[in-house]
Amino acid sequence: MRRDIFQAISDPTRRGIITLIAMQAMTPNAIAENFNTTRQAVSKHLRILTECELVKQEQQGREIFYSLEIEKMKEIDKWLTQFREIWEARFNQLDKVLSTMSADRQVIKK
Amino acid sequence: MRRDIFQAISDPTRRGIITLIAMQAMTPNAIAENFNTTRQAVSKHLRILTECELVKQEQQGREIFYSLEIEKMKEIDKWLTQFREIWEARFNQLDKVLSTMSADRQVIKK
DNA sequence: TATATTTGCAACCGATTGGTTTCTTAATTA
DNA sequence: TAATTAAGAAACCAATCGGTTGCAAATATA
Repeated sequence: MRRDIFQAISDPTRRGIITLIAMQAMTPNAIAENFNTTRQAVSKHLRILTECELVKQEQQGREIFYSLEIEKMKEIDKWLTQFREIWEARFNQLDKVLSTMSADRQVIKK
Repeated sequence: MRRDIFQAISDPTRRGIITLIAMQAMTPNAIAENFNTTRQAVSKHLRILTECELVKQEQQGREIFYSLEIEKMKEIDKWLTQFREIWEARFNQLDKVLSTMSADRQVIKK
């Protein structure tokens, strides 16, 4: 049962849960109210999210509040870095072309 | 067969392919050499990546060169924005606390 | 204490996944 | 022209996925 963050965010319901609890901790019951599924299904999603440390729990009486482990989300950001470098390089290249074109037009105007 | 980018990047081999062809276009055969799997399996991955427009093809004789559609990767970056806002807000808050502590120490030193 | 509420877990189910082998088509080369 | 090479498509398979129902444990409330 290899769990990784990319597999965790591949399911749309799980992405919904992540967004939902990003700002405030919530109980499984409260979370389930937001989706067209049973509480048990949400519970299974929470287990998967917990397994890859995307989510942390805090027991409070018989209720358990789940909240997002925001630091873990940075792993996706980190993976994206390699591609961000590419698209930024392309943007700079485009920028260079555009400014060259602009300079040319200046010459033409003269 | 609903294909979306999050499902596409959930498989480690597909993430490997994406990284591999990010800088230069490659044929299925050349890609397959980098993974412990058959060319046909790679072909299926490429089909999935093509279906969600993460990859584009360019035929050249009997060879087909696959390359990354880098713009599509920005969709992940876009989804991450909401969480980036949270962790940046937390960082600023921490920064504020630290500078307050520093100011306090200055007072104590006096 | 008896009842209700919150939750996780196990068992089951149909659909999907990632892989393989086999086959066909098209382009290149001997 | 015949043989080789590159690639996709189809059929199949075991494993996993996301969902359900039913149940047990723990806490709160009447």
